[in-house]
Amino acid sequence: MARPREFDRGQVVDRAVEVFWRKGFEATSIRDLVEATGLNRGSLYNTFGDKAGLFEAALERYMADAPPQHVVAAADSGPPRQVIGEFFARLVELGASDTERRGCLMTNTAAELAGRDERVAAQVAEAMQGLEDALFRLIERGQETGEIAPWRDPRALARFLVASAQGLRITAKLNRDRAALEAIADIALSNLD
Amino acid sequence: MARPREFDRGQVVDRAVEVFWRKGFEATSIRDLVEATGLNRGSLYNTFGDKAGLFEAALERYMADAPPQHVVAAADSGPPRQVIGEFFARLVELGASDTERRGCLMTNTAAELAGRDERVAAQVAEAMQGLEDALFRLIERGQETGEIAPWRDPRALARFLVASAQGLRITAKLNRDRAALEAIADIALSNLD
DNA sequence: AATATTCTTGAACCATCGTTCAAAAAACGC
DNA sequence: GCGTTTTTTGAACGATGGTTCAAGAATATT
Repeated sequence: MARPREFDRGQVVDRAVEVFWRKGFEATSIRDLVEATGLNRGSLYNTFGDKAGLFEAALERYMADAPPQHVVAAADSGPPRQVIGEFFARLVELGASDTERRGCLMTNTAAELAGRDERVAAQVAEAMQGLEDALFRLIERGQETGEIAPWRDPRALARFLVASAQGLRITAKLNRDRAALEAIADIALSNLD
Repeated sequence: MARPREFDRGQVVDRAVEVFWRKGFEATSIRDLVEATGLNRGSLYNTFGDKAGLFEAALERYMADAPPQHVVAAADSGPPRQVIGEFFARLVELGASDTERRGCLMTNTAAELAGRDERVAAQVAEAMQGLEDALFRLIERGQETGEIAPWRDPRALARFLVASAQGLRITAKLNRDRAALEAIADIALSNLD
């Protein structure tokens, strides 16, 4: 019926994630994306519409595998305190080993585009809300079993942890010292006790 | 001896801060800066060298008046607990009233440029270090007088508060709800007790 | 084998990017 | 008022921005 496409869409989006993650949206040019993906300009536009469309796909792809995803997946089944602890341990690890100082694409995007692109802002906000809700359920469950201190408002605590996660990611862009990041994570987590 | 310049450098930098704060570095064009400052392109380049030079000046100007500055100023004299509390109250207020979702220019810059511009990264890192050091001294003093819980490592606590401040600013870009921001600030501050 | 459909290709589009420069204009010392 | 010095001005620079499009290539159906 028609000529088949010669590339794998998933692979192309993965390559685009790499570039956007390293350079941000505005600093990434179509030329960068053409070089990174191996696709011709026309094919890129044919597939994703425009630069913003490819960015949305890349952001979606990034978020599908980012650390918060594990928290969301374990929200109703995993051991609350452990899931949350491992989440922060992962953030520390990512920050400490991030030699390119890419940080987190979600956090970077919130900083760069939330004020000027409502679509993208909503996309990131939704993911953050998902993380918050997952943490909320974990905290509620943890409070029932006594793993987590019962005197805090679980919603407030969940919001605090989301903010702490973002703070940790931003901090890591300026200072990759593992001990410093661990100290921050430890204090954030201590509010569960 | 020579023709006098017709503009006030400080005013020009103030206008540049406005633009960079709203749009970020990459999304701001020389044309934007020319329109905002009223200066001719040539005069801009004559005065600041290039776009990066003007940005550095703008960032410096922004940081000189930003909330951390008050913390630094009160590091050795102000009432520790109150100074820290007012710092976070100010961040909540700024976030809740930030209808344009500009966020914090320092935090935005860390996210956008820390990975690609070492000069700017160092500029922001130095300011953050200054805030951390000021918080450190406030915590030490607070621990001596009993205002602040003595069992925490003051350096770790200072780092945690810096990260919390950044997390609060990023969070506010996605959700301006005052109660939510206050809840986050309250939990962060509760680690002083 | 012809046709319809889709993908690939690469040139080309205009706009804008950041930057430069030569000439005009404005002050001062002489 | 002449010469020196610096700023202002506006045009111009080449490069690159994101985007479009017509033509060729590759498949499945007929």
